[in-house]
Amino acid sequence: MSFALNNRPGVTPATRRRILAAASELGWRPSTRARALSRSRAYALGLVLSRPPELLGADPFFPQFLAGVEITLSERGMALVLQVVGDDRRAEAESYRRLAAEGRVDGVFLSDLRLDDARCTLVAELGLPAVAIGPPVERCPLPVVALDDRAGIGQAVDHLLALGHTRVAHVAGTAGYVHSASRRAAWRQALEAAGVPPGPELDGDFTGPGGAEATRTLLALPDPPTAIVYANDLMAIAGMGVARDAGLDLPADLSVVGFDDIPLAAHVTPALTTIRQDALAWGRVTARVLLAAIDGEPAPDVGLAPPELILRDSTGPPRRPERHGRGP
Amino acid sequence: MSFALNNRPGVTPATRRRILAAASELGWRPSTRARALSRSRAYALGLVLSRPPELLGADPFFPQFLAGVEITLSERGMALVLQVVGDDRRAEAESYRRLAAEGRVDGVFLSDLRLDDARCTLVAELGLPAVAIGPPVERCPLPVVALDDRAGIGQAVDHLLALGHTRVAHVAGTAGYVHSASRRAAWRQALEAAGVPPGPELDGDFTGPGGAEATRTLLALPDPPTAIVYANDLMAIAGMGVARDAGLDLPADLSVVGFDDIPLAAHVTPALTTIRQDALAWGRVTARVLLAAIDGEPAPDVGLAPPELILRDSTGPPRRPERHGRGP
DNA sequence: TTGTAAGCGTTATCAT
DNA sequence: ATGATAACGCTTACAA
Repeated sequence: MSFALNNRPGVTPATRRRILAAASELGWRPSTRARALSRSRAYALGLVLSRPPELLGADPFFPQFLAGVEITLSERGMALVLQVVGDDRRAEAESYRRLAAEGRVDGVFLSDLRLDDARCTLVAELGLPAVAIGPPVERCPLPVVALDDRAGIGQAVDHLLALGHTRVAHVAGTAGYVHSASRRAAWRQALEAAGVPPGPELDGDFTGPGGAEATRTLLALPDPPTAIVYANDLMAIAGMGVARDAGLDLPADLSVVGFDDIPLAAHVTPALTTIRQDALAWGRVTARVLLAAIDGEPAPDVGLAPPELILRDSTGPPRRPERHGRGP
Repeated sequence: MSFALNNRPGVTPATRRRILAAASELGWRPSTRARALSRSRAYALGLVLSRPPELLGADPFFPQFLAGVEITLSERGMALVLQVVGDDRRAEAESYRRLAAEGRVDGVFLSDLRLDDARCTLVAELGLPAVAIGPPVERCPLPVVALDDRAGIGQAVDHLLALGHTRVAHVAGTAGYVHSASRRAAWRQALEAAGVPPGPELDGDFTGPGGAEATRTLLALPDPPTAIVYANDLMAIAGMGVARDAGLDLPADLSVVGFDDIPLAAHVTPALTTIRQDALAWGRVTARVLLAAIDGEPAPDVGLAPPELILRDSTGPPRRPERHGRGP
């Protein structure tokens, strides 16, 4: 009779209908607990979030990503097990181990991937299907669902160049993360492709204070940039605050581009020009890929729409058009 | 032998040690699946988040709250099952039903409680232990872990009054939520307690556009407020943008107070005076209360530290001290 | 105190 | 095509 309930062949349509009807009339729902035991499946996917507390509440990405994941999972009767550990690699690893050993999940999402991430081999060793979220990372033999950072940053840089900027700086994210590296590389490549020497760059840490500090350093340079591309909105907005406090007029004295399009981006002054990624779609797709991997199917090769540059008021032409050579 | 593993009496210490040693040497971990089936427990707690997508990424509360919940849960070997449904009451109810029927969780957290919330009776009907997060709500026979909104808002209003404000407006949160109502009531009470007539009030919706719109309306009043207390930071910051665009000088022409202390609050200009709640502690405590409820113990009567008013630059004395009577 | 067997609610295997 | 039965890995009641 489980054949009927699980929509498998080998049962008369009439019988199936009869069984299904009876089941629904009794309000019967299969117990995930029993099903999990007999099928050796958890019917749940895991996501371990290991971030410094400061960043937990600042990122609009995760909630939206999770919403997307949920859309896919709930269609398939799967649940999401969320684990939050601090910025602690040992606790993080232990978290995955427990998830695997206790049979809580059938697979995991790997987010905030780092360069040379130990989790790549850890999940393999644990026999845990996994999918990585973010830019593709070398020597990590995992399916990856990536957004094309390059396209987004490229658009932003091109926009700045079209406005006449020639000194375009970058405040990167926390060193060691693939998305920090990827965004920085995208910024550099876009400038180089245009034949413009990349302006100064600094490692930020994705936080407000980090963005403010980096901005202070950049503005104190002998030849400060006329535009800054930040690795996220939080740093960008904090940077605008610093620039303003320094008496700069935005965007005339400094153009600023963020990344994320947080809900506040449109409401700060000046409204922030930024790069918007569709976190919800990303979550939906990533979940589908992980489910496929678990079922041993080839990872569906789904593409994500490239991120979109949202033009607002924090970017504009630089006040003094740069001279392209100095007469003796 | 399960007696040994579960630390129950009736087994020789020596034997217990022997068993435990063997278990750890084999790398053995009890399977949650089997344990769940035999004990009729899920060893997991559920949280259903039903919010409009716009608000999902804007709220720093949840990630931090979840981190707190996790701290408590992981100590007890419990997991958190997260469900994200849109702003859809039917989907929300179905989510709880499924969680209960499929035996996925042993209890649930109820967040974003509404006035006359159907979930209060739903969980009772489902036999699902539950704990509500937020201000206590009438006619909802559930344990509640609440933060003292009143104390926080009270401090903010007192601060504004001390600065000399006499027209203190309020932009409330989405109508229908208990925390919206509670914050509004706190604002009103604080003013009344000081013998100052409550200024105009408007329903916002916790979003940036909502806060901006409400602010526009308030500023267009014949006798506009000199200070506005917003139900969250997002609306407050959007409101500051509007005030600024209207040519006002902050805080001289308008003082602004938010609620949440989002990571950006300190980095906008002027830096936002706001009320900070310890979401992490809240999560930790709430989890403990729910676990106790599940075990049939009396809910531990843990208190939360009152929210804290963070003074920054968005509040100051009003430009023209109000006259307290007009000569004929 | 220790070992044994039944049971949790499904799925899967095997006769009918 | 259908119905009975073992198996999943643990807990627990009961017997030794």
